[in-house]
This record gives sequence, C-alpha cells and structure tokens, in this order.
Amino acid sequence: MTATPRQRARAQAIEDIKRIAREQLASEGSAALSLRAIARELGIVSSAVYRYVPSRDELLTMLIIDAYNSLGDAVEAAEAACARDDLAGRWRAIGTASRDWAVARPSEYALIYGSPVPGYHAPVERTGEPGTRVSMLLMALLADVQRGRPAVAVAGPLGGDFAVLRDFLGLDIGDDLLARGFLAFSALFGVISFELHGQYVGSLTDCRAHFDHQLGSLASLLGI
Amino acid sequence: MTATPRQRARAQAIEDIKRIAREQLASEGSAALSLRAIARELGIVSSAVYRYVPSRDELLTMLIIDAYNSLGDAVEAAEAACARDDLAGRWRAIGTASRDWAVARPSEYALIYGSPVPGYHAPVERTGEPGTRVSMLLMALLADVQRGRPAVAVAGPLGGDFAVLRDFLGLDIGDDLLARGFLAFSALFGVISFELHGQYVGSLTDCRAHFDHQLGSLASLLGI
DNA sequence: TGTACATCAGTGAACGCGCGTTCACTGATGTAC
DNA sequence: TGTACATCAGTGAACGCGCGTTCACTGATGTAC
Repeated sequence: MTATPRQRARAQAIEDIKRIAREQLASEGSAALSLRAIARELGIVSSAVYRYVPSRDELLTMLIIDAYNSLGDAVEAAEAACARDDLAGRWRAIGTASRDWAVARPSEYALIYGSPVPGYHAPVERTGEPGTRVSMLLMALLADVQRGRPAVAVAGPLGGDFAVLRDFLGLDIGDDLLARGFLAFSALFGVISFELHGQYVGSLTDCRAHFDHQLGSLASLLGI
Repeated sequence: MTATPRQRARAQAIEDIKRIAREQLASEGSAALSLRAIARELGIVSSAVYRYVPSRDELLTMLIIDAYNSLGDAVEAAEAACARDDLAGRWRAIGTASRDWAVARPSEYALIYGSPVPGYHAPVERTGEPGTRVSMLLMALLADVQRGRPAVAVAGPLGGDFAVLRDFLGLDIGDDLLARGFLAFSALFGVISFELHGQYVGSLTDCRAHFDHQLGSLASLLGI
C-alpha cells in the first residue's frame, strides 16, 4: 500500500506535468499545449517528459478525464449536501456548483464544454463515463420530480429517443419532463459558456446575480 | 463604379483566400489556420498572400466579421419574412435560421460562438456591431411582446443592468421579459453548441426534432 | 496610336522560431542474493 | 552487511517538420502624355 519513494516521486512528477499543462491551457489554449514548453517550465529536457507521458494526445486525454472528474466531484458533493426531498435545492446546487467550478477553472471548462481541440479526438471509451456524471445527477433529480405526477408523452422521433433513454437509465421520467431536463441542462451550460466567452460583456455587470435568476426560471420550467 | 480587371482580380483573390481559410477552419480548427497552407492550396508562394492580407490575425478578424454578417443576413432574412404580428413565428424564424446556419457552417459558428482562439483577441470596435445583429432582432421582438402587457420589475443588480440596457436600446422591455429573453437566447445557442459539439450523441438521434421542440418551450417561456 | 513610366502580382530565398518524437547514453536509486 | 545486477530518471543530440514574416527581385498589366 505505502508507495516507495520512487513511486511517490513518479506520481509527483506526473502531477507536476499535469499542473503545468493546466496552467498552459489557461494562458494559451488547448491547441498550444506543448510538451516542450512543459519540460522548459519543469526545468527538464524535453525528452524526459516521455518518461511520464506517452504522448501529447495522451496528456490531453488525461487532462480531459481529470476535468470531468473534478467537475463531477464538485457537483456531486454540492448536490449530496441537500436534503433528498429538497428538489429545488438540489437543482440549484447542481447549477451553482457547475458555474462555480467553471468560473474557477475556465480553461478546463473550455476543454470539456468548449469547441473541440483541433486534430484531437477524445477516446470516448475513457472519457464517456466521467463525462456523464453531472447529467446523471440531473436525471436522478428528474426521476424524483416525476414521482407522483402523471407522465406526459411527446410524439414523434423525440418520443422514440426518450423511450430508449428511459430504458437505458432505468428511471421513470416522462417525455415532457425529460425534454424540459434537456433544455434546462443545455441552458445551464449555455449561460455559463456565454459568461465565460464574454458574450454578456457590455450588458450584464453581475453575472452571478443573472445566473441565480436564470436558475430560478429553469427550476420553474422543471416544475420545482 | 465598374471595377477594372485588376480590381476584380484582386477582389477575387481575396475571396479565394477567405474561402480556403474557411475550408481550413472546417478541417483543422481556428488555431491551425495557416497562411502558408492557404498559399499552398492556392498554388502560390507563401509571401504572395501578403499582397492581399496584412497578417494572420487580420485574416482571422475578417473571417469573424464575415461570419457574424453571414449569420446576421440569414437570420434577418428569415425573420423579415414573417408577419410583424406573428410573434411566435418570428421567434421560430430567428431560432431555426440560427441553427440552420450553424449546422451548415459549423466551423464559422465555432469561430464566433466557440471558445476564443488562443493568442488572438478580436478588435471589438470592428466585430462589435455585426456581433449583435441577432440579439438586436430578439430585442425588437421582445419589445413587440411587451406591448400592452404590464412590465414586471426585477430587484437587485440585475434590475440595474436591465435599466441601463433599456435606456441604451430605447426599447420598452420590462425586467422580467428581458431576463426571459436573455435565458431564451442563451438556451438557443446552448442547444446549438451542444448539438455541434456532440454532447447529445448517444441520446438524441434527431437533433432537428429536439431543437424544434425546445424552440416551442422557449416560446412559452417568452409568453408567445 | 505609340511610347515611357508607374503600379502591382507573384517569386524565391532567407531569418528565426517552435514543435513532437526517437535514440543511445550516463548516473543514481533500488533489489536480490 | 555487502556486492552484483536491474531498474529507472534524466541528458543531449538529432530528425523532419511547420510556421509567420521580410526583402530584393522579375515581369506583366495598366496609365499618362
């Protein structure tokens, strides 16, 4: 269990590389992520980085998985602190924790919710599960919202997609509420993205107040 | 008025450069936009591009302004085709035209609504006006929605921001409706971004149907 | 209408830079007997 | 406890590549007289 000094040093080195990579992401963007620049920052020759990271793409994948998990941890912790029957509180917790995380780590947010990194395709078999942690929380919340209410169906292809999804999740969420959930989720991250990309600059001075207000509107949309 | 052959050739060359740049954007992303690659594609030596475009950053700015204007043209045309008193139709026209444009030109969409290009800052004095054409349409629509309804105020800093904005626009839109407009606008582009970034892959098969459904929900949110 | 000159497109070489990745290597740190 | 060997971190040079931008230049196209 207790790691040897060498193992600890190795784990530390990998953490250092990822930390510097995150700093680089913040200052230059994901396309400019450079192993040579990381080595320079670490005071190490560029080839030495390959002791710890097999390639640039692999490092990107590690950072993406870390980002999803960091966001997932934050949001799950906030949501878990709410009473189970406080549905509105759980929704606000999910939303607020997501925004707080995004504002605190905008470059990591861009990595997972921004435009895709050119020339890089995330291996979905590794990023898939961590990438759904927040939406899974929302789905569980929707199931609790649905309880004791009549399910409202939606016709057309959307209803078909929702039937498959309901089966897959094993949660009883009616079409209408599922649709509202998709909209709330998309709007949540739409508002966060607009804030981070400066789309509100010149009209809103207090993005936090705006966000809180919109969280309330979306809660109404979900009927909580 | 009639351009000389040389002027026409020059205009054509600039168009060719921008067209190839857009193709490059589509295949490699904005960070990979390269004047040398454009020259190669044009069958021209790299320095010759500088006859037409002063620098890479300037080319990016031109592409951003073109993209905003292309989107603005498309959305304005769709909205103008609706009867003025068909408020729901105007909203659907704005939304549908935005999505259609984004789906048809995803790389240009990413340029203006995606994560910012690393190391590049758009000169806001030139991109500002074309960048607001779609939101101006929405604001005009909101003013028509507001007509004959009581304005509902919102307390706190958000109300202050909205008062300033109302003054600036010279449109009578109450706080509550303005807030709903901001949410609808953010949600609209949130849904489009999620679709383009593949966030719905695995759950939705018919994004168009989903989008149409959510446009309806957002119309309800706006009270039309 | 013809000539002299100015404008402009495009060339080709060069500068200085950065990148990802490989490879044979030197030493230091650990491990097995 | 000490020695022989294996493991591993880090070095330094190199390969081949791409980039933005500048500069002096050659010709072709236009324009003024």
